[in-house]
Amino acid sequence: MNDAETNLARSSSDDTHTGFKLPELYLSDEWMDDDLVSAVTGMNHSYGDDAAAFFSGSSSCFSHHESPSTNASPPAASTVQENQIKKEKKKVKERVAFKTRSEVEVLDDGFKWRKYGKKMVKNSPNPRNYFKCSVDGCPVKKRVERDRDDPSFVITTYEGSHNHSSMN
DNA sequence: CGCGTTTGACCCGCGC
DNA sequence: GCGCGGGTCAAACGCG
Repeated sequence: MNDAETNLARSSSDDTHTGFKLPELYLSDEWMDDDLVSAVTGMNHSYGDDAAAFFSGSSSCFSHHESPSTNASPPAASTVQENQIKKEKKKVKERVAFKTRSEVEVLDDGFKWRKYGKKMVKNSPNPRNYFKCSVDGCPVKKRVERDRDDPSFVITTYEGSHNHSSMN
């Protein structure tokens, strides 16, 4: 996070992490998908220290299909042992996409994120960053990417819900 | 000294 | 069956 960008954003936004107010949010129709949960419902005010709460709430609020029918998952422990592990696919995790107007990609939403990967997408000259919740037992993942047409916009995609309330 | 970031390689699913 | 694209891991480095 040692980028001139950060500094620029810092001096520009001057918001620091004391309040964390959600900037303007934009959602296009293209973001509306069956598997994509777009959580943007007239949130035009600052959330202050309730930001985490908001996110938590949003998680439970928008969590719909959890697919509890995980069948009995037969043992099938005949010849396989670890190859079966990666068989856990086709699981519709809840996906929440945020399109925010900000110069900083890593907005402090009240959780600690650890970056675990960066990739250059072909459809955009901007790299895509992959984050994971640092808290143990929290399978939540975050994907941050800059908008192709408007580099000033940042697309944050959350995946899954937090196990812990939050760190704040 | 611990932890988070970084970067390249590897893996996997899908399309052709 | 191969290639492409996207996603994740893992070792090393740097910073606090």
